[in-house]
Amino acid sequence: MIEQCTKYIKKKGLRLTKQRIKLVQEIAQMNQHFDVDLLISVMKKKKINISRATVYRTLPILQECGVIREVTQLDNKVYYENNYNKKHHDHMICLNCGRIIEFFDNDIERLQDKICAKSCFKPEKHRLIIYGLCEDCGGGKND
Amino acid sequence: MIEQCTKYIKKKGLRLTKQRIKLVQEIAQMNQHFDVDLLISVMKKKKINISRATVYRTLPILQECGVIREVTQLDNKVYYENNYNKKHHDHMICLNCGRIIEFFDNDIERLQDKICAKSCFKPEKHRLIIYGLCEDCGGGKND
DNA sequence: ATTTTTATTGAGAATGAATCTCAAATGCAA
DNA sequence: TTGCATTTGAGATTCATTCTCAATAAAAAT
Ligand SMILES: [Mn+2]
Ligand SMILES: [Mn+2]
Ligand SMILES: [Zn+2]
Ligand SMILES: [Zn+2]
Repeated sequence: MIEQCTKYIKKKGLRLTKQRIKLVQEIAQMNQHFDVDLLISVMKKKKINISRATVYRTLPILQECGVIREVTQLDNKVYYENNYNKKHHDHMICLNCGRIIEFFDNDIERLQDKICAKSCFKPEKHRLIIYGLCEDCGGGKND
Repeated sequence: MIEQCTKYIKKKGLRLTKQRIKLVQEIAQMNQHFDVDLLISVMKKKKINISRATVYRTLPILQECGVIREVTQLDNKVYYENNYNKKHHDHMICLNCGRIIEFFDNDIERLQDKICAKSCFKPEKHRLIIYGLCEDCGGGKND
């Protein structure tokens, strides 16, 4: 992940700063969805100095570079997830407890391509979120 | 649409105010996606007085009632669409011109239910947005 | 119709996420 | 090491949304 970012940053003529390196190192260890506040608090705990503005400025770079991906949760805030060495997937979100379930369905993906082709639309990315109740919150048994 | 809202408002023990009625009447005539600013400017043009706060307070009620539905566009702002007498559908959004294409694919919907069942997840609603290039912006011919 | 009760409204203040500003710091190439 | 453009940090700013609270008005009670 660090190498991929380093390469991207150099290719773009950007500078490999301490802050960017440290931030990527932190994100590489993240295995849940995260937002700016989480990154800042984690780094503060580890005594790594980085300003909020720099975090906000760096995340879009890492997204272009492809190592992270924007995800949506219940509120309308921006969250990210690690996209490095991880296959594409979509999400189910429990409206009761907030639990996030990741899933991938190849048939759904293929049908999306098919319906795009029908509209002469060239898909670049998509976002599918299913909201409902997870097993623990009453999903399983009902109906 | 007005009747559905009236019924819901009364059932909930809420009050049928001038502002709520006027707002629903406006929304009933909307045929594209809209946000708070659009509603306010349209109503101001028609000399209908309603405060920004009241619009913000009313929209969640109309959403619960089922006559409107929250949709996402490119920015992270909240938009709505009329959901009355309109079948469920999802969206393709052109990253170049912002054009919004509505689509519905029954197979995708069924596959969603299937994968939810597999996780014992009870779906209530979902949001599928495909981002890419529309026909006019280079979608059709490419690849 | 009048009064009483209580939800709703409007105007503006407050909040909170995200962006911007600009002087100081620093990466990097010469 | 020097020079220079990029980046950073701290705080100001923006912008959408929510909150506050006194005034208003809907609905119920009389
Ligand atoms: Mn995920
Ligand atoms: Mn639509
Ligand atoms: Zn749950
Ligand atoms: Zn387009």
